Amino acid sequence: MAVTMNDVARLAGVSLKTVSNVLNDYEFIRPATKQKVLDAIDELGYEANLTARSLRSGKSRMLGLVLSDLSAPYYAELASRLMSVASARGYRVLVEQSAALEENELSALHGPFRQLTDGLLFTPLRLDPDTVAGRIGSKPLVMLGEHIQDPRFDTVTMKNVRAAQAMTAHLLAGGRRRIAVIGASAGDSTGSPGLRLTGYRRALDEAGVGFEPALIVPSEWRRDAGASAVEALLDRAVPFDAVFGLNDALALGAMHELLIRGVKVPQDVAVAGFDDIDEARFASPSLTTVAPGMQEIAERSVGLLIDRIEGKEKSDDGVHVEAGFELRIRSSAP
Amino acid sequence: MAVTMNDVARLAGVSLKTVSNVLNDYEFIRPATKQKVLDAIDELGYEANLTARSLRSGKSRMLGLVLSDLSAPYYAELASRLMSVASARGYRVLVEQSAALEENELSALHGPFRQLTDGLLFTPLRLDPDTVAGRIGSKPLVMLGEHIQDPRFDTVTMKNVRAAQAMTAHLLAGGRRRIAVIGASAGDSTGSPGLRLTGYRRALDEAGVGFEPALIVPSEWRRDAGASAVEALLDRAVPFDAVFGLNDALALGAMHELLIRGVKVPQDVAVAGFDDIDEARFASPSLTTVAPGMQEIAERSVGLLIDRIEGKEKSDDGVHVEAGFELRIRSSAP
DNA sequence: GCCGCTTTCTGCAACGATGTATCCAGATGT
DNA sequence: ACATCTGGATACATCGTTGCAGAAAGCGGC
Repeated sequence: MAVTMNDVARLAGVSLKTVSNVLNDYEFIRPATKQKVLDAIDELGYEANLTARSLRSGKSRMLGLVLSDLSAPYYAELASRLMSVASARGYRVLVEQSAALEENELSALHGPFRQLTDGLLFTPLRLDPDTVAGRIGSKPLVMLGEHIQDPRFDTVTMKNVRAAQAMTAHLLAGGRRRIAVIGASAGDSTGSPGLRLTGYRRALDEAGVGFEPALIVPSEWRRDAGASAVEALLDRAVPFDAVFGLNDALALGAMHELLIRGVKVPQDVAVAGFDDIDEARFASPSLTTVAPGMQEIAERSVGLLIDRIEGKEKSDDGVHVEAGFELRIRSSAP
Repeated sequence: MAVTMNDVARLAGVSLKTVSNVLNDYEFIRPATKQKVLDAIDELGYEANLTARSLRSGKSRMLGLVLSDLSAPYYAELASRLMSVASARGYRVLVEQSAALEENELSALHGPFRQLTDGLLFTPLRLDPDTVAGRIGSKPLVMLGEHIQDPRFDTVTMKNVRAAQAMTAHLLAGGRRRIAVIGASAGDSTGSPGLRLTGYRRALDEAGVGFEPALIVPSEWRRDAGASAVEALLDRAVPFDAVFGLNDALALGAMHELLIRGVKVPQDVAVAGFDDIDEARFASPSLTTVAPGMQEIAERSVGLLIDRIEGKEKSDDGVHVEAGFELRIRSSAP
């Protein structure tokens, strides 16, 4: 059927292993031999069988990416960038959607999916550190995001606290005093919601503004859920002059609901988000948000993971990378 | 290292091949034997090595998905759905971004990527049918989208012409007479742009409204490009009372630019899109658009591809599936 | 008791590459 | 002149499965 190394070897008049050596850039090969092999490869249109290579070598040059839902715009943009970065280093990315279900996160961690990949970019939303540590296996794993903060793991994350604090400070500086937060529960202190909420509280403290639990609305991080959250706020008649959506999708859903209800943005209520997805720039009004250095996150996490796979990163402890951030001040909260 | 079939066989006291038979649901196995094997598998926590299986059997249970850019919202949503549908049938999806470059489309077609997958969901933007036909290889391939319309290929597409016609008719019914189209060139007649433009022209004809090339603005199908296109229209002072963006991203970018320039939507200019991405519902004003039956497209294309792979679909000619559509009339063009 | 058929299970080869050991020729050292 | 070393190539085993052929056991029919 397909052309194999054997065919190439025969045509080039060398042994099978020599062909293999040429392909793997083995040092000691006479240029003439190498050329013969390359010519034969060319003539036959030979392409290495990755499955066989993978079986024999134990490496697949694939990275696994586990996230809850690829259609969420932040994840879509992140995945796209991760794939580009990985591609530049000769790796592919295999994506698995967990739907934020514990069982799916678990099976991604030690099921067939794990086996197919040389390393994992893992965005857990449900599992706790000890469970992960228990099933981590021997292949490298880089945590993406902040649901799990544990010194044992390599982690690439963003400055959630400081970024949320900066954004809240910006809203306060604009004269807002009753800033609703959508996407966290008042008691959260870990995970992305908790960390961003912490930043919010710090900014309030700094400004001497009291924290009001009624302003904190739990919500899934989706547009529709953001809209529902605003609905709830308005229906409960909790007064507020700003909404800080803990991600952009949420914030955009919230903003939409505000506008529908006749609330003027930003005159009556300012709206801020987090992520700086492309959509934010083109919303109306355009969305003020935090740009969390997505490209940096993509480059560092893929780089770290591949370095681990290839044994270039040897640190015994988990490496912890925190990407920088910038506020993008736009019309929704000038 | 890992547990192999051999370990299971030893523990269960049967031959290696019997273990394999159990795993592959071979018919003639005594229930007692089967149970012994299953127990051994359980006890050892055995998991089949997919790479070895794939090498031996020639099947990977992976589908390839080639698209230009995963961060484009339509593709992100589509990919997410395709993955879910595939997953339900026991397949994974490996995504490759082509960046709409011919060389990438080509290499996806017969490079290592092809080798890793049992079949391809292909969204070409550059290649022509004959090139594809020449390099298609022996594995199944399903065309997604309409850049290539060729009876030789299995194709899953949407009713571009009729949907665009219906949307244009809706705009005309709302009294709009100078409907700008963004995302096609006046001469296009093939591919998604061409087909949608054709639908537009048919609706104009039906209504007895003349076609004006100056209203047709070519553009990439991205938000920023949509914004630039509107900028160009306004700068050229071409009068228009509606904008039909040939996809939602485009339409949303266009709408954003209109609003920035102080043009009222929909009072001064109505805006319509195509795709019904989630974002459209939550835009302000919410975007009138065409819902092209994305779930149906996902189900039919994955179903068809897997049926081909498993030999259940035997038609010699290309199977052609056209998903239904619905207009979603929202505030941007009531 | 022999034949043929089905049921149940086994052994060996093969998929297409890479790792290890080895071999040979020529260069080098003494 | 002989042992040693090194560059350049090869042979063979191996990765963990599945396909194929066939063996052993059970069973009914004559």
